[in-house]
Amino acid sequence: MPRLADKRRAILRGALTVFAREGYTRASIDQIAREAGVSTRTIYNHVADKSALFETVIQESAARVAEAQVEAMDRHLGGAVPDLREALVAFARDHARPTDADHFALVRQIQAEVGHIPEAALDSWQDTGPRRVQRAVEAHLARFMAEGRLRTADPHRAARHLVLLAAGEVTSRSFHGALPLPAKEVDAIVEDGVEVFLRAYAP
Amino acid sequence: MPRLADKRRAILRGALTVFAREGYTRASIDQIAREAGVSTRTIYNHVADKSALFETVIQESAARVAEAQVEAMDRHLGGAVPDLREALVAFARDHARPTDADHFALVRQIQAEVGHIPEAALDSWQDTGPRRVQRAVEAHLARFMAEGRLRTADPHRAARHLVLLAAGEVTSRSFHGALPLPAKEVDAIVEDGVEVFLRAYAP
DNA sequence: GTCACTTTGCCATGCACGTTGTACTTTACC
DNA sequence: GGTAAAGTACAACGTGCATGGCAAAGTGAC
Repeated sequence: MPRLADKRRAILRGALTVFAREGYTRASIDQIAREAGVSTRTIYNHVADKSALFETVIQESAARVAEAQVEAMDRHLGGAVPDLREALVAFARDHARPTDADHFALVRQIQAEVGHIPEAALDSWQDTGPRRVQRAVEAHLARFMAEGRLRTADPHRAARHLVLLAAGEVTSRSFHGALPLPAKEVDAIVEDGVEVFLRAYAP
Repeated sequence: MPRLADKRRAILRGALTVFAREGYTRASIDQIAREAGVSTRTIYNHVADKSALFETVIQESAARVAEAQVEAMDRHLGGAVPDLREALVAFARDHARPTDADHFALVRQIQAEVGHIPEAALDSWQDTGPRRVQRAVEAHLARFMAEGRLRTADPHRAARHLVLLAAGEVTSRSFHGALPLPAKEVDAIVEDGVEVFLRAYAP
């Protein structure tokens, strides 16, 4: 097995955890090395410096999570959808209940660091992560509109509204999942959000 | 004039700016002192340490901004409201267009720091800031419901939905105002948000 | 088993920062 | 104008951190 790739994975996983928990500035290379089970010197054999490590981590984490989210979304909203409300609720529940706590903690760190991340890196992160997911939601809603199951409207705006209504309250109240809400409450929020979405976007 | 109170104000203002821009960890006392036009020693004559300074700053900033937001809200939604849609749009526009950039940058930093802020401080911040504003929106919507201008529903949930629809997209796309959106776009987002809210909550 | 490549441990350097003590200066008030 | 409170300049201490060098040890491929 290539040692190199193994170490790389370990480093990125460790860095994700530590950056997510501590934030960019507080996170130290020593801490990351410990978390990854690797020497600090090895980290510097793989990446140029701390900021390059951060950019790599956010990029790969965004790609991985966006992939999973789009896949779940296709499962819930793709193919035959007998009950639209039920499908939207299922999608929204998955979306509001982030499985990958580290990733979403990292998102908070990114949002706080906006002013210190190079524009290109930020843009590329948005493109592989949040915007990718947004485009996927949009495509599904456009299809529902074309099929006459939702009223015709700007699918871009509608996708934003759906995600905000379904996941926005959970995100803001739980600080992106840092202080988790009871499952019962999440379900209620999601159902009410979809309810409102459907009232507004019913054909 | 009491020098003491003057210096205190200068320190808190400078600390707000620096904490907002740099985040808690990266912000240094030297930087804050420079920004405030004060010696570092004076800072330590006013607060015990850096973390106490941070807690004081977030608390006072939350109080000040919440006060202004509630006041603007009362202006738009209180008293006689001939045109509900127009009033909601006016309110939402004020709400989505944060005047105090420092404060909202600080909010991002707080969200990233959740895991490092003592629970009591975080709770108290939420109570004087976001929850206070939420309760005020709620009260206005409850009144509209009682008057039959909105359908009867949980005002708490409705208030969340209104704020999310009106300001959520602006907040998330502009990173709480860090990368400002063109005014034209903000207006369009706000109008669409209110439109959806009214479709869902019309009597 | 040898070899090229990685990894590791350890040391070193230089810097930035939080925090404190001290001795001097400013300032509001009598 | 004198006095007590508050502010400032400056130096100092200890610590933690990013980063680099180097030689020794490990490891997969032949």
